[in-house]
Amino acid sequence: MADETKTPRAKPEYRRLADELRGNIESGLYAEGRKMPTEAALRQEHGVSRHTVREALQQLLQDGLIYRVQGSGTYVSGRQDRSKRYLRSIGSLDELIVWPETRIEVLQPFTTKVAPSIAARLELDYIEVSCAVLRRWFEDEPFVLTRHYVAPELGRTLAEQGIPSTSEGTVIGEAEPHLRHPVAGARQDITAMNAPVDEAALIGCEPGDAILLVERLYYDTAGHFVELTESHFNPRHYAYRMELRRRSGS
Amino acid sequence: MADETKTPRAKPEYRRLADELRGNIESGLYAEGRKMPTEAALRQEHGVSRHTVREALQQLLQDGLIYRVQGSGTYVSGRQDRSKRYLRSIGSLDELIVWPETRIEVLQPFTTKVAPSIAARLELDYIEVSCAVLRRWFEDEPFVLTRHYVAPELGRTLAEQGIPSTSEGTVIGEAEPHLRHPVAGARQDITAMNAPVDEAALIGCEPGDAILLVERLYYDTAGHFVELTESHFNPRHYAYRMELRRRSGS
DNA sequence: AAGTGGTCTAGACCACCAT
DNA sequence: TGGTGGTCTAGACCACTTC
Repeated sequence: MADETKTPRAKPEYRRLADELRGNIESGLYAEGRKMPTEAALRQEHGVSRHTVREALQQLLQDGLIYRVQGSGTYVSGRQDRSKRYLRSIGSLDELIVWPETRIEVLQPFTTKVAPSIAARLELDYIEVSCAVLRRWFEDEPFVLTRHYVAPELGRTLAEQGIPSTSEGTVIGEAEPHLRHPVAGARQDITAMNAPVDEAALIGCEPGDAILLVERLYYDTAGHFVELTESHFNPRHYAYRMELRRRSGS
Repeated sequence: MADETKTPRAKPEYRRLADELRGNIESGLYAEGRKMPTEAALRQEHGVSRHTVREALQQLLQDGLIYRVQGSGTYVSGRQDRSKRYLRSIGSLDELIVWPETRIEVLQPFTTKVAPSIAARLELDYIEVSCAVLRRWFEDEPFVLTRHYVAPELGRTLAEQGIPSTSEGTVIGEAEPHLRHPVAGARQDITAMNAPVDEAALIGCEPGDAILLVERLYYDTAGHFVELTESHFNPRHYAYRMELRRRSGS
């Protein structure tokens, strides 16, 4: 219909189709637990090949929005829970880069300091890193304290630019435009620890309470590490939710 | 080459290829951070179409084992940390169903008891559930205590069958053959709590120490809940590791 | 210019589910 | 038996990286 094809970087068709179907699920046009259109129907309706349709459905499958049964059809997964608001469901890095409905407070802007062990983990050639400390609020409660570590050069750039406290973004989102290569992914480790005395009050718990520790190491497409973050969550206000899906079954 | 095609349920070629490549990465044949064979090379070497090669690579991409750069090539993600051995990297449900190198100890076999809140979470029509308590060891250390909750009927079947303590399997793996519909997925919540007095010793920590709490709710393809598990991990011996990837980039 | 991965088409055969 | 999704082939054009 529209002149989408003229744009220099047109979104691939399968992604457009995926977005449309996603919208239809979220709007309730395709009801939970019920059947989706078949591949043949989608192919005809959109005038694309079966492969393109399957690529689009593959995206929804990865998101856990649908499941497929051979010989039967494609179904909407349902069970979209929206009860606990700041319980996050994170399936890909993209969902991490924005964090709606939360507010950032800068406890310490990016400052260069000597920290050999952190520098080594970022695989820097020297022993200095730039560190910032942020706290995130949801409504009227603080629920996470995060230390961000980046290379000193990047830290200086970010310090000049400042971190928009009203922003819904994240530090890695702010940093990305300044990088040589785009961010490709992150490795995340989740574990637990007892709240340190000097931190407990900052996230609304008592010293010694169990808190959730999430560490992320971001890397770019060239394989270089970009940022290391260490987040301490108050578990009363935050749980890490994820959907595990089957690979073989469908 | 071989007569693989004769078997009634032959594994699809792209999955065989994926397994082979996975093995080559784990064995170090494809070194970390370096290039993998190109699609053309793999196509020629294995005598399959490009599409099949791409499907295999897609699997590794989903596992975070590789990343791909248009115009440049396919690279091994590397950074596989083997220091903490029972630090798991879980990308799909299938990786949960077996757990190699660990031993199960049954602290309490499946027993029916009244537990209205659990029954409600499994969406049962009554207030009884069947519960078993298991402990898992790695080498000479216990590191996780898990409570398994299933419908009483399924619990009785599993009690008769027994849980093979030498098994590398999991309870859900044992249960699946007895289900009407295959397991489609699970919703997992991760949070932290202080170790209860009566449990601390069982997983090798002190009362009050922070432990990792992982709750999983398994459901089948018909949308019915099958099992609820509540695991308490000693964080000194276990961390939850996951790879977050970008959807748009590659 | 050559090589690589990203997208897309047109077709085929099969296993499985519904009827 | 007909329709559905699962697997696979052969080919095409493009965007991007590398040289």
